[in-house]
Amino acid sequence: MQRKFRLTRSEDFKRVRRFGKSYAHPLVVLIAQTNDEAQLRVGVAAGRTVGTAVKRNRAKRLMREAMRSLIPNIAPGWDLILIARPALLSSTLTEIRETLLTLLRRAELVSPTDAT
RNA sequence: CAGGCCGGUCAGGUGAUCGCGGUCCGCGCAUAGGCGUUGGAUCGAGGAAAGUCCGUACACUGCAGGGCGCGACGCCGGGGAAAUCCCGGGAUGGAGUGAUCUAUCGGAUUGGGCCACAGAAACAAUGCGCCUUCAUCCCCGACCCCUCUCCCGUUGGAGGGGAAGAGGUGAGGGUAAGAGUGAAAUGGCGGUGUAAGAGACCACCGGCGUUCACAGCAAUGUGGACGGCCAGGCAACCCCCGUCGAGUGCAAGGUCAAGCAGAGACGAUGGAGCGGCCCGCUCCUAUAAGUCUCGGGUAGACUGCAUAGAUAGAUGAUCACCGGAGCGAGGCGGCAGGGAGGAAGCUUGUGCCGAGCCGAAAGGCGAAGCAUCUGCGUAAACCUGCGCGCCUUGCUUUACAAAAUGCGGCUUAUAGACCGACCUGAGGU
RNA sequence: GCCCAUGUAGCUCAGUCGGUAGAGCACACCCUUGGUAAGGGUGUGGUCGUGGGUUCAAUUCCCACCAUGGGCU
Repeated sequence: MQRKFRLTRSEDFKRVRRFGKSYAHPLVVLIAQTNDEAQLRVGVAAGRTVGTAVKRNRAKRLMREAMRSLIPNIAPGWDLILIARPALLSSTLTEIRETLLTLLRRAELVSPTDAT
């Protein structure tokens, strides 16, 4: 996932988590909030409950890899945060991609007819 | 072969496709710096990157020098910038059959404190006991006498009296042998000695101090001589001695610097003076908007920062093949036992036969062969077993864990594999 | 990343110049009441976070590890 699609600044994280709307799932939690730019930005996070540093890094990599192929189908102008949950580590990449797609449809960021 | 122990090394591999971060080059847009690249090259996690327990570089702050206080360390030699570091050695213990592993390391008679319970007493001694002197007495007791009781006597029971004294009580003295308590009790054992005892004295042993010789760079070890007879434990309690140590930490610090606030200059205007008036000039007070300058400095950016070098934090995903480990199945081989009371082969004796040789003759010698006997003794088919090797195949499994200033250590976590030295056990030769 | 603090009964906490750990609430039983609550009494309940070490003896002293909480930012 290229760096221009990343959400990097700490203030942006605070803003999205404070005002955004969240969608929960056993594997990941999605938080979405509109921004002032015509760009989609995604941030990933894995808390201490996921595990050690190795497990947290792997969780974030899996979420970024799953998100990479979905980016072209998502409407621009949104800031998203993906938060990992412990069950994510025992899932395959395909399952995570399906989960993210489900969450994005619930948030109405991707049209239901788009199939990947 | 199995298990162990010590030292060292490694920490799955290859390929394809899709992707991530840095640097350099090219290109495009901008055009000093920057942004973007379906372009190319190259680099891109660990032995512990972890815990943050030590030390250090580096940075800022403080500091003439010294002292107090606080903290760390403490056998010897070497390495090292230093270290709660490493290597080797020493002493005293502990674990293991063993290879080997492991703990501790200045000072405790001469500063203070503590040693619960128990015990006379916890470092100081006479409560018990032992010995002895004096006084006193029947409270206790041996012994004697009397009375009552019982069944005649012996005996027994109760009461009273006497009593030398070795008994009781009291006072004084000597004594650390003894029991008992405890984690720990004044060195052990034997003898001499004594009223009873005692290193009071003696021999041996242990320990302490002084000293000599030898070995070793040293810690220390071995042996001898002399001395006084004996000194409890705790310094991971305070303390004493010696050595060393400023504080804070890269979120340190440095550079640039929006905004906001501050200071200064210019500044329309007001007042005063010069002047007849205007312009103009000078001075003073206050000051709106605005412009400019200044130092400090927040957000932020850059740097600090590295032949990985990020700043929501880069090494991944999918597929295929090949590996490693464990368990199971099959095949081939190897080894062991049976086969083997031993084929073959070699060998000893005897008999038969007998080429040939010697001799005048009688006769003698005699290779090979056959039969039988004695001894030595190898293999195969086949059967059985195997904690052995290789191959094929199925299932399972393939660790602990990821840099954020660098470096030297320590500690902790870790599937397994390989190399070398050694130990123990079992089997075979 | 750096710097601190705390782990003791089911819960909240005491206890330390080393000597076998307690309080309140809770729980069980008894008394009290016609019954309940309150009150009173008795009792149960502890590897003192884990593992080593010093010591005759460790919750306490020393070392390592684990967990939880907080501060700087």
